[in-house]
Amino acid sequence: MCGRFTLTVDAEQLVLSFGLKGIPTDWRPRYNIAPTQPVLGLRDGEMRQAEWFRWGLIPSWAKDPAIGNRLINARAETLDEKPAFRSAFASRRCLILADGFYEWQSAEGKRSPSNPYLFRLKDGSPFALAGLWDTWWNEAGETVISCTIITCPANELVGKIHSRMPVILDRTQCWGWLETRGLSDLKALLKPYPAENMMAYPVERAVNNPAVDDPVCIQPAERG
DNA sequence: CCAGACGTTGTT
DNA sequence: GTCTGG
DNA sequence: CCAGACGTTGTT
DNA sequence: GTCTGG
Repeated sequence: MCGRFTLTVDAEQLVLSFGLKGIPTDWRPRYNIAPTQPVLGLRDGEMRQAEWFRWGLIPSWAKDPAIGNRLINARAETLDEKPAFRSAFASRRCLILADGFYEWQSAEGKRSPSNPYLFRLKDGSPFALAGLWDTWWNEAGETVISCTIITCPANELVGKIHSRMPVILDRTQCWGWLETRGLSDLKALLKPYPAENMMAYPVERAVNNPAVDDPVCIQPAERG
């Protein structure tokens, strides 16, 4: 699954890596991005303008926007069946920018805190996560653009810690997700990223607290 | 027909 | 909006 | 994902 | 235990 991630590179590197034509001026590196917070993403492969999305999908028909607190992930296997995701899968796909994500290993049979690990690409480069977005408006007519991150079965590396992982699209191949294509072609993109291109290490439990957004979150921990 | 949900994860 | 359950 | 709250009444 | 908020 994917319930926390990072985007620690500077704006210039991000623009170069993805060939971005624009990035929000209030962008800053993040070490502990949590659900309900703004995440940086792209909706249009031609415009390549990075913009903010609230993490947690609020479908346009929602009466209570709190539904978004629960729709932070969508299973790749059932995107075309679930009422909450079906229409977004067909016409509102997005890329969420990241350079690492956290997974927690629950402590065996104990009530101790879960142990976090950070997963990155071996070369440290940023990547895109496959996502869906929607627009919601409240009674006052104010809009919220929100998103969810798609998950798939874990690869051999992530699987040591957790059974699911986010769908990673590398920065040279991610644009296909935004193109108009048949749903079966799109679904074919939602595969576990090759384990041989990834690395992982345990990090301090400081990252457990969503209020801690600091380089300490990505520091290696002395732990199994 | 209307009312109510719309999700994932992990754990038991 | 659309589907499921009663 | 994890952390933290989980409630009402009345008074300041 | 379960829900909400970040």
